[in-house]
Amino acid sequence: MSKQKKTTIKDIANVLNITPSAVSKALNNHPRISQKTRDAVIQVAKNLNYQPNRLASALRKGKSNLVGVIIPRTNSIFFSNVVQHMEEVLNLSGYNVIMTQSNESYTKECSNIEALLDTQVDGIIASLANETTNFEFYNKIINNGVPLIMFDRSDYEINADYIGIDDVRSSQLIVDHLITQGCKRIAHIAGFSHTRIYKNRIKGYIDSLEQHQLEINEDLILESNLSLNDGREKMQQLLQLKERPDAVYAAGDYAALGALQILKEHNIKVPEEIAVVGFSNEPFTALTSPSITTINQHSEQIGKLAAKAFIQRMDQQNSDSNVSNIILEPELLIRESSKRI
Amino acid sequence: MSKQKKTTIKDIANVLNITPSAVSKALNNHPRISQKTRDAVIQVAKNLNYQPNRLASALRKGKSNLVGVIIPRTNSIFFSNVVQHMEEVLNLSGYNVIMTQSNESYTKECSNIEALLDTQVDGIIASLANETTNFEFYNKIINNGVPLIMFDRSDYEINADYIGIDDVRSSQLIVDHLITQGCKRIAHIAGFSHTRIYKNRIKGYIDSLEQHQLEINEDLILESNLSLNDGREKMQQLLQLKERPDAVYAAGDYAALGALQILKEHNIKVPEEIAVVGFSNEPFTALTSPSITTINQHSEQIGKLAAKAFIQRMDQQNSDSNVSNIILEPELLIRESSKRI
DNA sequence: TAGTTTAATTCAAACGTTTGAACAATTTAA
DNA sequence: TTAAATTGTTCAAACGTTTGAATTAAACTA
Repeated sequence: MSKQKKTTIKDIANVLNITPSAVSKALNNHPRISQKTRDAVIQVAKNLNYQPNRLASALRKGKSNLVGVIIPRTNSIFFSNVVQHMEEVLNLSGYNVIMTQSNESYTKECSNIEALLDTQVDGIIASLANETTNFEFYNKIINNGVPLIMFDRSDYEINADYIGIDDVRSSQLIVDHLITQGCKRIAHIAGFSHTRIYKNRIKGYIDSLEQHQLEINEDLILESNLSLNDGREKMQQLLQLKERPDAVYAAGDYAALGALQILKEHNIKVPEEIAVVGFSNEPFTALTSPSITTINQHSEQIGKLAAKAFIQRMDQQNSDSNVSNIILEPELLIRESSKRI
Repeated sequence: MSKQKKTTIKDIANVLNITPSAVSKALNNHPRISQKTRDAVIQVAKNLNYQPNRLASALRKGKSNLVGVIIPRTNSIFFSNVVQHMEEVLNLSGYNVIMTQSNESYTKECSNIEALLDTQVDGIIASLANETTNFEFYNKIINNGVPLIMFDRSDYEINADYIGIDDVRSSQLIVDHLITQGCKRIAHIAGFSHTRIYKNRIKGYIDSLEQHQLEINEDLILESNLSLNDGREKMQQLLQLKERPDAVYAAGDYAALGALQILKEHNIKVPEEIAVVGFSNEPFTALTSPSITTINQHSEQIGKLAAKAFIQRMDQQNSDSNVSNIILEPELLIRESSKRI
């Protein structure tokens, strides 16, 4: 019962007394096949419940219609949104998505790349793990002739199309906003500066302070991996300074939440005594009390644009035009944790 | 540069003046190939940077080494954890995972199934969308001879291996706990009872009440899709009852959070006036104040067991032994929202 | 030494498509 | 009416592996 033979193009050909190639052409809308046979083929295909064997097709055409996606982790609304919208667009063009997670680990990332190339994906769309500082593997993808699209986390050393938001600008928006709210000693719980986006966020932070002629204080910039615990730890550290900050901008929402927890535990009023801002618009930021001001990274758009960039690469594979960089405007979502006036 | 020909088994054969089949056998550790040629082949393969073409292999062997996974959504820590651990185990056995999301939609789910079968996956591991009440498509998978493993959300009509937690027992744990804390009017913001797990949670809730000789009150059982907003709405509804409940057990964490928000907005003390319990151990449940009591569903275990169940099915494809059901013990995580004593 | 095993390799077909070239039949042009 | 163009189809090879049977060579038996 269960192990019935799959019907193939040959079976259809036999029924109609034509050749497999005619059937193939009929199914692929080859212009030189008559409407009559085309209709007949489609009818028989339906009757026999024909399902094309994509492997065979892929082998012959040298195209698997599979796209590999590598994200650092799925338990971030940003990444899971991105993938969801990527999938939508790619499915529409006949691609299936193989999604892998690096769990922020460099070795896992490398093995994912190997596995994907192994599976003959037509292209790879990726965002770097936090750990990654060696980009050899990514350039290996490109050297393999496999289109590569990066989003959110990338690096100048990776010579691929890129889609992300303007991180410098994001920080500027945040710091400007905090200054408008009357903050003068703004701390930054930063990501590791070896990662481009976090470097840019630090840059934007500094730029904005300079622009407002506020002092840059090294003690107020703390790099971390932006986990909840890191947020707690760094906030503790900030509270021990002789002169406390009056605002904390964390480059990630989880870290911001950690900071907020510590402030609550110390009965420090947010935002009155210390304002808090996060990054990424994780759902919980709207749910805490006070709700957390944060940045909307346009995950749907990034997902869709990345997918489109890939499709475009596929369509014009030959002309290896220069890589494109799409930088989106960030959106600041002002919530209770920073609204002083 | 980029479009170099991939090296094939044939290239290796040419270098060594042997046939492609010898190379293939050498690479696959065929017993009848001499150590000498085996070594030579491996050496040359390395030199030429040979990467086997999985499509060709898959076509010939009738096995793609791809496993399709269908989850309702990724923005739930439970599902994303499950997939992550599934992947780990499957990768170890040489499988790659194609992950798709149904977004709780029945049509999306069906089209995902079609796409996966189309891609010639070796098997499918799935959890039902909330919407799904027609299981024809799933039985279609089985009829296609493709192994199917279900986890968490399934139905008796689907004749596949299953891994999940004991939902009846979960509810009993929760209700018993609430009763111990002195609660007497326990409301249940339930999932839709057409879904097996939610039906079971309702059953456990009722069982436990009966066991403690407490009245079952229809007004206190409200079915919903368990979104944050549903939680808010249903909580509002419960507050309008003549006799308010003294505890609310929501069958999902987001709904519990919604309920908690409403209670806060009404300045009702949690847990003193009304205790709150959720389900699934979403990360935010530990972060709200008060933190939310909830159920740990053992996502890692479920992921790993599902993967193993699939691998087992593959290994003994012929012997279609009966389907297996693995039911794990739930773990109650008691937090502030229900701790009255 | 002939006969038999065993070991190592080659042969050839197969997996299910796709595709350009070749062919035959029909239509159009001149 | 013949040559040329068009249309619809078949042919045959190809994509890169795998695999059982066939072959050859080497090693062992008796």
